[in-house]
Amino acid sequence: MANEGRPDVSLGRRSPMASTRIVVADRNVINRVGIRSILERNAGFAVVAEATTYEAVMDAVDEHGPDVLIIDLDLGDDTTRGLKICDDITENYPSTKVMVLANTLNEMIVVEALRRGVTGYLSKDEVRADELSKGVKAVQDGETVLGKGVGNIVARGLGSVRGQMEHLTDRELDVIRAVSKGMSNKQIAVLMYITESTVKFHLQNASKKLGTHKRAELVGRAHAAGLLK
Amino acid sequence: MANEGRPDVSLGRRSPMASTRIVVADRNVINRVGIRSILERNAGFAVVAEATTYEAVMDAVDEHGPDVLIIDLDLGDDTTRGLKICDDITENYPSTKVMVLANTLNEMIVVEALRRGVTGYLSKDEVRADELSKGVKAVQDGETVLGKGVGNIVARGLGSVRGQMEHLTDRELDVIRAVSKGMSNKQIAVLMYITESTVKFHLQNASKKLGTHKRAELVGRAHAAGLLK
DNA sequence: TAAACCCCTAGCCATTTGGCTAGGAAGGGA
DNA sequence: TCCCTTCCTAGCCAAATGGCTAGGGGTTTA
Repeated sequence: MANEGRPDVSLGRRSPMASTRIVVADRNVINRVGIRSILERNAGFAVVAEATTYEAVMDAVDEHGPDVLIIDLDLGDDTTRGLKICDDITENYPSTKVMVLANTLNEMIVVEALRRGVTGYLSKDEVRADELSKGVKAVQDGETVLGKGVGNIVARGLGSVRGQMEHLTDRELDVIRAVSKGMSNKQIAVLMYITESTVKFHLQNASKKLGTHKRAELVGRAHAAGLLK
Repeated sequence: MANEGRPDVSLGRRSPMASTRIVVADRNVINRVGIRSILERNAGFAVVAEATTYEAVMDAVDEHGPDVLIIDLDLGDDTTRGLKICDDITENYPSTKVMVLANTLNEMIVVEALRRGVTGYLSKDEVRADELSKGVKAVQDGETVLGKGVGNIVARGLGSVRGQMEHLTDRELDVIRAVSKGMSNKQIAVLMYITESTVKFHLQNASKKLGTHKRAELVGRAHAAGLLK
């Protein structure tokens, strides 16, 4: 029951003593402990910090300057913030590679993440323990690692998704959330202290961004994209 | 970074040498390793088997007769099978307590699981490491453990959900799925080889069952309920 | 300072809904 | 057999939506 490929220690691709310094970001303790345990079976890995919020991720990266950041983009209500973090890291901390460990594979998110310089993308549900370790190693060495299923998504996504996710504004999201609760434009207007016209305006804009033509589809898409917590 | 309440070993509620035998069922390695690591920090716990499929769960329980089964009901495409397993276990292996560790809290699933004799229900995203250990211990001792949020759901659910989720029919689900893709009644009619009237009929029925009044709300609800895969 | 966004508002019009009433037909149990 | 459920169809009408065009004001940024 407990076999796993023994710790194949340092293969010397870096100086034998140097270990890969890793920051793990996931809101979920179980995942953090699991990732840490899997990686630290190998002598070459050291998880130097854990983070559970978007702020904490930035702090940890800034403080520890890790070789690899393993992150679940979904640390809060708004996955978009996870994407922003990818931007920040690849921009300001080029020596830190980013590997996304996602719960669910969402076309839009995958493509956007890769566009922002993420070099690893694995699905929690599909990854095996050894794949995770190897993946982290590979990412650190500058390779791009895409898990099962991720590849296909990329192939499909690169063309079509292009302008699809151009970031919904706060108000647009607010409106969509209200819509998903069944509110009419009039009700939403009252709720948000704006006119019905404005509600329609936001909806039209959001629809164009997501390429939808009906509010039902809008909430379907938003939900599938993880925008509706 | 590594403090966690030291192993408070056997408190003597059972004979000091006896450890709590646990089976962990989760499709996800990271979770399995995480759960195991967290629990085995305490001397009183032993994870005797892991399972990744519905069949494997039954086999493991049958073979090891564990004190506690920790399970994520969502081991495949069909969460319903997870519920059936709860039935089986509580029925045929009464000495094995079942603790559900869910990714997402879904009203229907929570209520159904509890109705089938599950005595522990925690959310992966919200549980803390010590809560998990304590929870398992408590469940083993016959207590009922409900995590954050679960309690509220139960409170709401027991009354209202009662007849709310009276099972959507196949056709109703088909229609809802189409709606969530933005199709109009007319389009759906063509797609399903029925008239527009019938489409509206199914929608009306589904709406009554879910207590919604707009198709956007319908897909919102269906999505939140995990009906739209 | 202009360009680029975001937010707000107005009105028009064809379509699509939501909600209702009122049927018919087929299959599974009690 | 009768009852219950699911599935199918029809028509009506008020209300809501989608898709436009055409504005104004505010902030940030190049």
